[in-house]
Amino acid sequence: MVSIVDVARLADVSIKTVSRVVNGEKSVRDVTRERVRRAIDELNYQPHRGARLMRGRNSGLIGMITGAITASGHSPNESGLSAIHIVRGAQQVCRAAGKTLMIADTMDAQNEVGSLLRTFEGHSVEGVIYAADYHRQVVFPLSRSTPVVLANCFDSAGTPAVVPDDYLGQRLATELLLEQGHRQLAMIGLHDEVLAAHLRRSGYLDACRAWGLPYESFRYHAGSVEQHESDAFAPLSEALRSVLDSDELPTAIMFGNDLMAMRARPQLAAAGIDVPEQMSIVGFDNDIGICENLQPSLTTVTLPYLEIGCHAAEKLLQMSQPEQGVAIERVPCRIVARDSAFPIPRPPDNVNSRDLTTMTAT
Amino acid sequence: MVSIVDVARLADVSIKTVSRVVNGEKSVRDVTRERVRRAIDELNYQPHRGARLMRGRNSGLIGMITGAITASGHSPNESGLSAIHIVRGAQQVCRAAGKTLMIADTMDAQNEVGSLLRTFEGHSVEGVIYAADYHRQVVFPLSRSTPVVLANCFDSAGTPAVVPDDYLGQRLATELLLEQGHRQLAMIGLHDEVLAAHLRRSGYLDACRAWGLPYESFRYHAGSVEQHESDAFAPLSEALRSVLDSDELPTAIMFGNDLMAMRARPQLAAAGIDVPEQMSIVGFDNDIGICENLQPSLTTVTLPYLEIGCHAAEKLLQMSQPEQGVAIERVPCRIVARDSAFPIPRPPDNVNSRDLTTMTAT
DNA sequence: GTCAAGAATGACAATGTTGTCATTTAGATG
DNA sequence: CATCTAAATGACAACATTGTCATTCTTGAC
Repeated sequence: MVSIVDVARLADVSIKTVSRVVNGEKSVRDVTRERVRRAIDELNYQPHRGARLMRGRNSGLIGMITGAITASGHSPNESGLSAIHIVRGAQQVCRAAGKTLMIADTMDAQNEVGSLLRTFEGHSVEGVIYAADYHRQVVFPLSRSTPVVLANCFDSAGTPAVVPDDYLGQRLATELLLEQGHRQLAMIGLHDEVLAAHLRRSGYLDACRAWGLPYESFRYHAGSVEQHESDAFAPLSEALRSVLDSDELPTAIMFGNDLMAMRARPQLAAAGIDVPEQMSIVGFDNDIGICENLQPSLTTVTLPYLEIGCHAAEKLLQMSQPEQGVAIERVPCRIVARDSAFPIPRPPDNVNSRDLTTMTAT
Repeated sequence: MVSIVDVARLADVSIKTVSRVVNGEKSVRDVTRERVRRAIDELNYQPHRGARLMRGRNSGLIGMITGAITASGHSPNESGLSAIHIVRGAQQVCRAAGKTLMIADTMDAQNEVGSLLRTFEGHSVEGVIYAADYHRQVVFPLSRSTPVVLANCFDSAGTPAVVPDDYLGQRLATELLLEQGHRQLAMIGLHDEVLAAHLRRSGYLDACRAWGLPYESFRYHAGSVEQHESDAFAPLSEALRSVLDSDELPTAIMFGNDLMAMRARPQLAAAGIDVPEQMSIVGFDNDIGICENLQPSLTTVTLPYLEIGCHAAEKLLQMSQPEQGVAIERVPCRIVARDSAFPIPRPPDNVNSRDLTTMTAT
């Protein structure tokens, strides 16, 4: 182990001067600094973390707690994957800031969080990010000494948090369809127990109202995929049937996620409805495996997981400064336009939807 | 910060005795130990990591280097996800052993590895695991001081490694089909540049030969998905056409991965071939999103990523002991039997395949 | 009661770094 | 050249812990 003394000896300066160079303090002459630098390089010297830490130095460690790694084993599509992108974002920012990210997994045991937090504190982390696998409210054990930022979730204690703007995402998707000329819409959202379902529902309804659509022209159904274990798609196909049986057939349907959209395709095909010519469909999540392999490729909304991770890390790194902003930060979703959302050819004079109704009556 | 001195004062012993109690050394009287324990609890004393580290104590840290987190952003299906499971396995084992896993990402820049390694060494990790996103040979910078284990990859320097047994996986899949009565087989494998392509090809061919299949009854084609950016599925559909155009139509096709199997479905349907009644298909990777949503659900082979992670971590933790086993450890793949591989109803007397040929000649 | 042996305990040095404060040096001014 | 000022540098303590070795205590045998 090469220590600061060796460097000092080689550069013929005191250990303190080496310390100054290493820490980038300014009162060192250029010529001296250069000499020390050379010695450091030659010996391949690396400051000893332990010793540094003992002098109350920052550890350079950021802790990250997530269920992502475990979760990605079970769920078919995004559930686990989402948090992976959050980790990725946090990782990027931390690395740019010269911090090392320490990742630990809850292994799906929520009560593990406290013990992980203590482990992290034992390693003198400078802060902790907790990333949830889907947008929700959590109860995070308070830590007196360690700053915490929540990612993809929030709590009632006012812990700083970064969450996706589900409302905006659905609103943008709806407005895209409206701009394309669609005037008869339907949405089959996620299970009602999911927070995101409510937010997106509001985004959808608000957009429709803002565009002055008559009440009967935009419908909403809940059709879960995630929650029930067996017969997961029953609510979806039931909702879809209800939509297709209605008098005024919509020209576009938005789904709670890409998987639902994919599952709905055969049912639409069976009803003799062409996508996207007769019916535009829009998913949610931007699950590449689904979106790009579906025919036509699926227009969808992407949750900004990467950005959430970045912002969470940035928030954490800035938390030493007192100028705290808002506790909860919303990161906008983006539309990913592919081929499944299709502009209505003719102006919406209702002939269009009448046609469709006739065609699918067979 | 409450230090060992405070505990010693309260328990009325020397700091050395407190140190002994904390470290579980045995030559302490029970009564003394109890007194110290109480003092520790009362003061909520936690040994200072930095100071401990400085005395050459193990850091309790294991480093993990992977491109997984970044990679999962690009590739549609498993490419990134795979390494996530490796991480998960390593995480499990480390946690059970009381170690904390430190994860860093190469951000796809292969030359970052060296710098990450140094960062880790700066944090005094007890060892490093490098996980590749797909089975391949790598060049890993040698480290004099830190033990390294490679996961899902290997090098030419004899670094301990844990890799999946692609050969066995394909062999098992082939044997499953043979046991089901199939005697005309085809395989459309991965791109030839991928190591796994060769291993699996051998597994396939060896199984066929071991069962005494005549040479003309098992064909192999390379049909990449991953490598070419544009027109990624051209080689696949070309290979598939060649298979379907042949005189003796196979009764089962194995694909290089699940995505290829999924992509092949429409082409099979277009040729009027029923799956699985007329044609069994088998994928590779066990991509849940594809396998369980395909009709019929896809029989496939799963790469043991979780186990690879576990074994890699175990190998690393045992590396202090000199009794090293084999440098490269192969972990077997498992078959995941679903509905797309179907036993041939009649004994294989060639009437079967004759029938099929006729039917698809239209 | 004496002694030996071994167990229990403590005093002190050492670890690699940074903070404090003292000392030296360089540069500017008269 | 003398003097002053500020910058540059260094000596040394302090940080919390463990290793080494010396000392003290306990136990049991004689």
